[in-house]
This record gives sequence, structure tokens and C-alpha cells, in this order.
Amino acid sequence: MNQSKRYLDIVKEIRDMIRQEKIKPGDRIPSERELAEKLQVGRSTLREALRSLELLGLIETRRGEGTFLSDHRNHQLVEVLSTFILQDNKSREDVWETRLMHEISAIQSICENKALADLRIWDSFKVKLQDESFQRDDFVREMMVLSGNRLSLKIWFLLHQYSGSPYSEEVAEDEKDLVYPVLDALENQQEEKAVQAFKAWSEWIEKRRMQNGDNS
Amino acid sequence: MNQSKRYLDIVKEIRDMIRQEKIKPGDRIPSERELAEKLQVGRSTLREALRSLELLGLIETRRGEGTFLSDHRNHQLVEVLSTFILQDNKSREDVWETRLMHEISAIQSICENKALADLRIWDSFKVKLQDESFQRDDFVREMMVLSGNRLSLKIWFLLHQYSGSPYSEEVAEDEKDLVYPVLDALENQQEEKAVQAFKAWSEWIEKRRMQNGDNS
DNA sequence: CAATATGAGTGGCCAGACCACTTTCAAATT
DNA sequence: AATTTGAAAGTGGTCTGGCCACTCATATTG
Repeated sequence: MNQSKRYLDIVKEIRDMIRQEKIKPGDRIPSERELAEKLQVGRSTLREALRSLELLGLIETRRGEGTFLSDHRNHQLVEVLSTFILQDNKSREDVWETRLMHEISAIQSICENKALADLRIWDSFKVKLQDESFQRDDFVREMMVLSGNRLSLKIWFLLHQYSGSPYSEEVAEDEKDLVYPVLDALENQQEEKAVQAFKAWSEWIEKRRMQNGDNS
Repeated sequence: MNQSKRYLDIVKEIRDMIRQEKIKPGDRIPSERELAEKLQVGRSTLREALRSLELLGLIETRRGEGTFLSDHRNHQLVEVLSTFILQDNKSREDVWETRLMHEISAIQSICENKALADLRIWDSFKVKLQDESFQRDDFVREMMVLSGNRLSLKIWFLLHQYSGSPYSEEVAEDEKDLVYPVLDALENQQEEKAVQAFKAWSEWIEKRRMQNGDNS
């Protein structure tokens, strides 16, 4: 039927081989020359399959050493495509909005989980806020991690990288009044309140960013 | 510095070239031989980059004709990633959660925009709901588009592909009761209500998916 | 005019050759 | 004997040039 696309067959064969041989993440898979011989294909064709899998983050190759099955729990689903996604959609607003969406969703997720609210962590951030060592990025990243959604964390991190970090500076004096309510609400599992406070804080930052000539 | 991974550079160069030359989806990109010449790389190396992009569904190649920027979504990405990754339940859950996050955010965004609520579109979906031609995917995609955040739309589409589409079937009878409230709330710009109704609907679907031994 | 043959251009695939790098292990040196 | 050295083997990274199968536009033929 579909005779073309030999390299796609190779992808499948490699997958099956990994299954059968019970190759675990981190293990080494046969060398390119071995595989080519075994599957009866040219080495360059085989490489087309391998490079594809590598770009997907499913395998990892190290020159001089070999090819290894990577831990695809850390798959780069988004990472790979991010350049393409972000490239033609350079709308900074979209990035900002989307990033905020993930942050807010993390807050909601955290508030729904009692165990997380009990953590001392919010207090520790309050302390940092006092002695001027508080940074928004640190705080938000902590929330993203706590939310438990690794995929969301990954997307957030990409957006964070892409949009730069105009917020990694320490908090301004009048900003503190916006941060405390967020911490308080989180501590008390007040979801609606936390979200609102966080939005207010974010809008304040957005406004400041507008004022300072923000450039990518 | 990192001299290896030439094919990754090629991926980037191709991306830049596409942007500069203003190549649109569906358009043809230069032949492999041309590109190899232009980028000063061997054809086989270039092909490694192209095959990778093809597996990602970003380009489409037709023997005898050429290589094209793909306009419609290629399912290779889904297929490959699922077979390699979908063993991890936590990953699947993350995908579902993240996808839902984007959908809900779209609803909120739509409700905040008066112009969108006035559209006849919700009515047209009601009609479809009656004559059994309603499909969840169509509806949600429409919402994602209307929300106006193209980045979110793209991410959503990826997740949609990735998590498969067990929802593209037509709606069940008892499902309709969950859908109407969503449409009503959207029409009336009742944000909170719309979100709640949508969540209820989604949970119903999630439950059904659990019951049917959903396996890829 | 219609059907057919041709040739140029394209992707699909392969074999063989270097290169750069890592590991290994035996020989040389201390 | 212990250490250093370096040569060899194995690996991925890349290039070249070739052949095949397919598509399409053109020219040729009936």
C-alpha cells in the first residue's frame, strides 16, 4: 500500500525492539551500524528515524558513546515545537495571557489541595518579602511546581523564558501591599480571593512593564 | 561551543528561512538539493532535519513533487508520542488537565467580550445539538478560536491531538442536558455559570472515558 | 485533436568514505 | 609495581555520488 516512508517503519521497528528487549530509559540501544544491519536499511535512512526520535526527545545521542533511551517523562513535547509556535505568534500579549492562565490555574489547583496550604512555605515567602529578598519568579515557580502538573510547569517555563524576566527584580515598596494578600489567601485556601489578589498584582506589574520601555 | 547537532541548526535555519521568505502553509519550500546547496550542508544531513520536521507534522513531503509547509495537521506526532509515552498515567492526566485549563480560560475570555456573546454562533450549535450533528471538538475548537489567543489555540490543538479524540463522537442523549447550560450561559455572558457548566460537562466526559477502558 | 512518449525535477534510499570523539587496554615510562 | 601514555576500536556526525520511483509539463506521435 503505502510503500514510501521507510523511516517511519523504522521508527516503529525501533519501538518494538525496545519493547521486546526491555530496554529501560537510560539504557543504551544498539549502534547505528548494528541497527542498520539488523533492520536491513541504509545507515542514512536509519539516521533519519533516529534524528526524528531525538528531536522528539525520545532518545539521546552522545558522539563517541552511543544512543540512549531517554527518560520520556521529561518529554519535550512543547519544547520542540515552541520555536515554531512562538515564532509566528509573536504577540507578546498572547504569551503574557497564556502564562498568566497557567499561573492562575496553578493557584486554583493549590487551593484545592489542603496538604499544600498547610505548608510553611507561604510564611517563608513572607519573611523574604520583609527582608527584600523576595522575587516574583521564585515565588511563581514554586507555585507551578507545587501544583503538580508537570506539563503545565514546562509550558510555563517556556513562556517565562520567552517573555524574558522583567520581574526578577526585587519587589518595590508599593508592590508589597499587593503580594501579602496573595500569600494570606493561599495560606487560608481562599481560592477566589487568591486568584483575585494575584490578578491585581499581575496587572500592576503589567502596567509597570508598559511604562518602562519594555523591549524583547 | 556546541559544535555537534548540525541538523538542529538546520531546523532553525529552515524556520528562519520560512519566516523571511514569508512561506505560508501549503506553499512549497525549496527542494532538498537546493536547500543543501544554500545552507552548505550535505543532502543526507539536511534530510535528517526535514524528516524530523515531517515527523512533527510541520512539513509534508510528496515524492516527485516536493516539500510543503503543512497546513492540515499530521497525525504522526500523536501516533509516535503516544506509543512511546502514554504508559505514564500521570502524563495523561497532566495533558487532560492542561487542556481543560486552556478551554476554561477561553470561555472566560469570551464571556468578557460582549461582541462575542452577541454572535449567532451559540444558537447554531443548539440547532446542531438537536439534529445530532453536534460534536464536542468542533464546539471547543470554535471557542478556542473565538477567544482570540492564538498561542493558547496552538497549545490547545497540540494537546488535543496528543490526548486523542474520544470525544469526536456525537453527543449522547443524557449528555445534551449538560451541554445546553453551557450554551445558555455563553449567550448571556454569565462567566461563572458557563465555567461551572463546562466543568460539569467535562467531568461527565472524563468519567465516561474512565468507564470505557480507554487505551491507545 | 487526442493519446502517448519523453525528459527534467523531485523525494527515497543506499553504499562508502572521512572526521571527531570516547573508551579501553596494553605498552612504555617512571 | 604503579603510573602514564597512546594506539586501536567503536561510536555518532557528515559528505559525496549514485540509483530508483514518482510527478508533471512538454513535445511527439497517431
